[in-house]
Amino acid sequence: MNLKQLSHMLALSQTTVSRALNGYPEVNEETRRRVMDAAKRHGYRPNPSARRLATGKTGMIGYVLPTGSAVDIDPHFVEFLSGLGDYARSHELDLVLSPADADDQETTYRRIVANRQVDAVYISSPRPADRRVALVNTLGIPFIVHGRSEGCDFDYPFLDIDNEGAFHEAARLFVQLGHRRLALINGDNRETFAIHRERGVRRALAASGLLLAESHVCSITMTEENGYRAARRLLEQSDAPTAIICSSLIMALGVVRAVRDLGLTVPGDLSLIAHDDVFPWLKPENFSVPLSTTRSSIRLAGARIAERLAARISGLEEGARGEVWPVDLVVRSSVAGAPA
Amino acid sequence: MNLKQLSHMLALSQTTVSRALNGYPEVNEETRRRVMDAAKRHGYRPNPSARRLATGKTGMIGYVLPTGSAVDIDPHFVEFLSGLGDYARSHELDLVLSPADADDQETTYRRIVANRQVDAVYISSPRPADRRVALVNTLGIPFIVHGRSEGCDFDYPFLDIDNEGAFHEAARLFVQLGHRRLALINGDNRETFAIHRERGVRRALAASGLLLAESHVCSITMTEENGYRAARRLLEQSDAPTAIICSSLIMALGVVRAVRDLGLTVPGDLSLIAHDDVFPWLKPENFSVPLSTTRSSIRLAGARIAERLAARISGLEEGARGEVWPVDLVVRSSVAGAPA
DNA sequence: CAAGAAGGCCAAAGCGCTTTGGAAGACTCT
DNA sequence: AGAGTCTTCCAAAGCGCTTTGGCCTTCTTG
Repeated sequence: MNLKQLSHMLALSQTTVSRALNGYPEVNEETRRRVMDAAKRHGYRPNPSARRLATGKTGMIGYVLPTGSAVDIDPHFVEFLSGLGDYARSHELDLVLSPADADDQETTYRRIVANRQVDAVYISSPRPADRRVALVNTLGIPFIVHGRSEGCDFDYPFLDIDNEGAFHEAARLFVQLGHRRLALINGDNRETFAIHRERGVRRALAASGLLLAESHVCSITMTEENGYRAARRLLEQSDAPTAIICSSLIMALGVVRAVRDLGLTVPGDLSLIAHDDVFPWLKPENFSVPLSTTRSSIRLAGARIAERLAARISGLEEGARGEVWPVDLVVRSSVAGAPA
Repeated sequence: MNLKQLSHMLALSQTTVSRALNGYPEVNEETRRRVMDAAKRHGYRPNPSARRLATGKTGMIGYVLPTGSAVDIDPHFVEFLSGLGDYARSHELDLVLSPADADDQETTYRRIVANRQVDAVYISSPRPADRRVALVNTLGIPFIVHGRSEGCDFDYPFLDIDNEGAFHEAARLFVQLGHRRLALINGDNRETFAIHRERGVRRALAASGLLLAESHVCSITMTEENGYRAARRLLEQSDAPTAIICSSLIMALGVVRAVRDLGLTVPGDLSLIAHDDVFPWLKPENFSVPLSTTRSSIRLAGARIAERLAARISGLEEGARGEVWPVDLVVRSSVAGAPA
């Protein structure tokens, strides 16, 4: 059932039917109702390929997926996706993942824009002066950055959480509890979120005249194994930290294992706070010692980004609006005063 | 730069240029070279919307993503995606995720097929007599099932691992080591993989005249918390199992925590084997007691499925070919003889 | 009441590609 | 030399939708 048939069957022109369906004003309300009715009854659905060719609109959101045998997709992605999908579903938006060589995403961005394959894109895990952000900005496709870049010579729309504030709070709590030797087990510090977190910790320490020793900060991909290694290294130093802030629950698993292996305890020997992106399958309150966290649902962020992308596509949102979400500090038993 | 311009510039018809570019035989080799050259030089890329409208081919693989506020996307998905993307990238295939109400995916399947939005789809987490499989089969779009359905009155192409064999081996090992009371902490037993795994365990036990007690099998979504709860429940029974087989590493985390909470040890009091889909961020050898596993890379499966889908799209693969991959049993320290 | 405005509809021209159905010329074969 | 066969190319017809420009009617308005 296509437009031609439908309009023929209604004894109307394709123009009118199309306009009736798309809510244009120049059509009689009664005619519109007739058309709508018939369309529904016959299950007419405009062919998206045709519509796309005519309008350039695709009803799709794009994401360039970095791949490669040595590249692992962040497990957070799936939660983000849940949120995105949740919103997208109710608005008939699809998401297209364009796999790209992790070292050359630019080509792919250019392709999907040149080909008009999607109406908007989002960018995740941005770095300072991220080239992707600059690129999509000049390419002129609607976009939103999940996270923030830094040091760009232009503004851009983004959604980020207050990573600096969150880790500042966490560090400040530790300081208040008498901890003097803090450590940070961070994610890849080429990414802005990690930089912000480190900044937050440093700022909190500085406020009390303390410093984050270079040997007390690790920057690694967020796996359980790396968490373990980092923690062991830290805890076996002569001036081992009495408190650790950790950028992910998964790494925190490793930290806890290291603590146990060394015959230490949380929070007796070591206090611990980790960032929690809220996974359904791994919850901080279920750690053997319930884990204190800075918490922010990455899933909600996904939904919000979808919402804002939709708004930008339809012209409801414009300009370089940045949105920064506050982060909850949830204190549980993994935090205690510094050992004497 | 579109076809019209390009052909004009070459003083050829659109027909010839199009044919030259698409490798049709009825064009002089020299002309073809000229065309190819010019196309490359001017960076000509056929507009996919137009091509799609004309041919119906999209260069996209579809996946219907079940969503809903109460629905969690399986964290395995991201690893699967890595593999899929890895292959897709090198073949200029994109992946489109169509979010759907988890309780009504049918509408979405119909939509993407009717609209010709994708060239092929894959289906994951199939259940016995899965309606989605039956649906796409009748809709006539190329597809592959990741996993297997059961009790369908037709054959279909799939890629699955030998879940039954894997868990059979695991259980058999336990029996050989003298264990008599096994337990199974399984995934959602409405899904075929879980059914197959249980079947494997039962078969191994039956071979030695043993039974899997109803109270010794749990079927739950695979979260750490559920693993913990299941393990506690099992281990606090009067006839607690001496060995547990567990359907996921994430649940195994919970099992280990439960064991520890109860003051027991692995493998002294309890032997443990879990299934490992091979995550980069959580490895069985890094459990405090290195965990024995049945191992199969879900990432490789993703790549293989992409490959087969591509083959089906281009007509290289046909029919209902089923592919079942063997699963490695990797024995580590979490397995020991039954306690006296 | 004539002129202008507004409402409601249509025919046809795209969007950029593929593909059908030739046609012209070169070549082979009897 | 004429018929038949390739080879190589082209004009034009789709694919199914949106949108431009315009044509009737009917409704204001001075």
